[in-house]
Amino acid sequence: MSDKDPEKQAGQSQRRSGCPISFSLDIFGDRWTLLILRDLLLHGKRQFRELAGSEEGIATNILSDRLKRLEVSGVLVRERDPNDRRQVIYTTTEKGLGLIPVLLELAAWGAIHDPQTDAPEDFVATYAKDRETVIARTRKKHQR
Amino acid sequence: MSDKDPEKQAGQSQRRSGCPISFSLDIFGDRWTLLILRDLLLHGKRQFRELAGSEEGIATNILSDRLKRLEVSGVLVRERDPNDRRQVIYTTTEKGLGLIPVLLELAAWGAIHDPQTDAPEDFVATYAKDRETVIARTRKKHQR
DNA sequence: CTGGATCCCAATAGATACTG
DNA sequence: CAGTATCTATTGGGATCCAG
Repeated sequence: MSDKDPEKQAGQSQRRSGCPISFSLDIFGDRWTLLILRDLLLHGKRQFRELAGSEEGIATNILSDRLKRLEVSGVLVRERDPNDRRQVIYTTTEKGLGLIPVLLELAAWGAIHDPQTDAPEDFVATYAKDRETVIARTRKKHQR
Repeated sequence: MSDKDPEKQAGQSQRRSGCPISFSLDIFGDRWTLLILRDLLLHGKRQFRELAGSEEGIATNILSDRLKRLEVSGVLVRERDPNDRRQVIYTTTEKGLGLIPVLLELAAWGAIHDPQTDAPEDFVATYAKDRETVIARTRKKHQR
């Protein structure tokens, strides 16, 4: 967090290897980033306040930090609402939309192995079937 | 790490919400766990030494900690090699095998968006096509 | 108001050295 | 070989402050 090192401020947290999985994890391999992307991509949230209000209770400094990193990584863009200049709006890019399959696989695995999920098969069947629908819906919602 | 608290030794790091994505991330939402699973599931590694030798250079205490957590979560089992009692062998369970699609989506996204990956489309095409092959191969290798 | 930035301090992750 | 111990660095929570 509170970072004095200009190297890091610039964004590049330097990668650990040439592996594409490692590349992905260097961007969203932590406990919060994918939850933020879930809210943006699957729950249609777009504002800081909405994201901060999620069930898991992310701290505002962490949310702020992750949004910045995602912007630097090109997964989302930050801009003002043209209708209400006070509002900041976060919009996922194509690069961000590409993460929907990752989120759905994560959700599918969780639903199957989480004893708290009621009907895991239904969940998986629904989201597997509607994958393209989810992507289309999010793309529409996140138009600029 | 070095943990005196019996609550935590028991394993349950307590979940943050009822969301299946959050459930998944509570298990492997960190910078290392999915790299270990990559090595087990996609690279056929089975021993501590092999896992410790990966390109990313994981510290042995972290590796040890993550393997313990994954065992508690039921993603893998730890046992001695019957042929060589000195060897410890890590074997993925069905629950663990279920993570292969997650890893492949992660790899696909990384390959497409990583400027260092040469032929991202080929990568995706190959792994998308061979998904079942990968699962079958890993299941065979991780038989007990 | 919303969207953060900052500070403090606790908790966790991690690198390195060392051991049964 | 397969870890543990120790010590340091980083992250995270919570409150508070502040600019537009």
